[in-house]
Formats: sequence, structure tokens, C-alpha cells
Amino acid sequence: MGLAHVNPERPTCPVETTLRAIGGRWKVLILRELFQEVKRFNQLHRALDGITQKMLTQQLREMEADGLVLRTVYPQVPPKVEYSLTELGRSLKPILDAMHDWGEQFFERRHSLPTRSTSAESR
Amino acid sequence: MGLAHVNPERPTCPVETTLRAIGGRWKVLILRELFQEVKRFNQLHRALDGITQKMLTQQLREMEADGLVLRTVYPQVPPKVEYSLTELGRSLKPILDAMHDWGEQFFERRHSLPTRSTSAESR
DNA sequence: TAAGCCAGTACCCAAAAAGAAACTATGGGA
DNA sequence: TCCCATAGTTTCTTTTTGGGTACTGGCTTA
Repeated sequence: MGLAHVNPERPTCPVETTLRAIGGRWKVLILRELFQEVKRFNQLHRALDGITQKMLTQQLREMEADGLVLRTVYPQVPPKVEYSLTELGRSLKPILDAMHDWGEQFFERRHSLPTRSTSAESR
Repeated sequence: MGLAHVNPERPTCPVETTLRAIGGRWKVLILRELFQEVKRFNQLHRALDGITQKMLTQQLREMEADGLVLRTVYPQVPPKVEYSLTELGRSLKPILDAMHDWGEQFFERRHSLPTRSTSAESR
């Protein structure tokens, strides 16, 4: 278990380890959804505006292989598959929180400051 | 100033704002380098193993336009250009720290747990 | 006189990632 | 009999990313 799809070369610095686990356009957003609640495939598909089925499947498979996400299949007939976070997946919460806080703070700044530039001159 | 290259559609959730600012393969790693110290172009180029000049230039330009990075040109003759973090750039520290901590913790787990699977059965 | 240094640009081609759309399986309901 | 739903897979096309090579400018060193 754990970051299986991640290629073995250069574990280098911890930040890179994390980047390999949740880098890319979609994984952080998938995590955001799954922190809210357990979700089914089509729920995720609808929530993540713009993602294709292929990408969603692919990202979920990688996250499952990395031990971040648990995939539970119910043997029904319209198929039912639920995705939830594993303990390892939930341990990413501080990162999501930090990203949430920064994005929010940035938005507040943008609407309070009168767009004054700090840099004296460069370029 | 501020996330200039970021396209205006759907500010949606704060996590997405952050993703647009530091998403992609290189920006987090560039930030990691610049948190250590102010660096010159070739210092960054050597530190970020695998990045091409083109990519480095491109990412730095976007980060500059987004107000995360300050580019300072010294009118010397072998040219000297220094890259440093702006206040906004430094405000990303909690995210970098959280990513660092997770990567480190993951590494410890991997070497302490006897690779026991939690999932009863799925797939 | 020529080559070296730094911080890039410019151009072109190859590879990888992402996306769009159609297709599949199964069973229930109209 | 046809259609619907879910959770994908397959195929094809487009976009993004990566890489190579060459070029610049002006001072310094050989």
C-alpha cells in the first residue's frame, strides 16, 4: 500500500513525495469532495466541473493504489461504487486546510486593498 | 498584481484559487527553493533537477505576474537576476510546511508499518 | 583575436497528458 | 421491444509539456 504508482526514482525531499501523491489538476479537488462525504462515481463527476470520466477513473485508480482512497463496490444492478478516504487520505487534511485558507485570504486581500503595487521596480 | 495569468472564470472555491496559483509540476518546487534563500536563475536551474530553461523561465514569469515572486535585475555584465519571494509568496509557507510534514510522515509510516492493508475487500 | 560567462529567446519537433465522444454490461420499467 | 441508469472502457484528437539546438550582448580572460 502507499504511493504505488509513484515511480521509485529520487525520493528526494518530502515536498516532492507529497507532490507525487496529490499533484496534478484533479486530485486535490477530488480530496476536497471526499472530505465532505463519501461519494459515488457520478456524484464526483457532477461535482468536478470539467473532468471527463476517463480522467476521473484514472485519478481515482491512482489514489486508490496510493492508499488515499477506498473504493467499495456494491454488487447491484445499476452498479453502485462508493469512494471514501482512507486514514492516509484523511491525513492530508492540513494541506487542504492550508490551501483553503490561503485562497480565502487572497480573495479578501484582493477586495480590500486598492491594488497597490509593492515592488519598486523590476524587469 | 495578483494571479494575473489566472483566467477569470469561476473563482469557485478557495482551494481552486490556490491550485491555480501554485498548481502544476514546478511551482511548489520553485517556492521550496526560494524559501531557502534568494536565488539566481542558474542556481534555480541547477537545483530543480530536470527542469528546462524554457519551463523555468515560463513558471517564474507566471509567478511574477501573480505577485508571488520578485525578479530583480542587476545591470551588470555577466547579467545577474535574482529571484525572491514577495510577501504574498511568503504567505504560502503554511502550505509548503503542510506538504513537507505529510511527505515526511508518509515516509516514516512506510518504514514502520508492516504494510498491512486496511480495506476488507473492494474492486 | 577568440572563447567564456549569464540569463535568457526563438524555433521546431517529439512525447505525454488531457479531453471528447462513442461504446459496453446488466437488469428493471414503460 | 426499447429505453433508462450506473460505472466505467475504448478510440481518437487536441493541448500541454518537454527537449534540442542555435542565438544574443557586452565585458573578461586567455
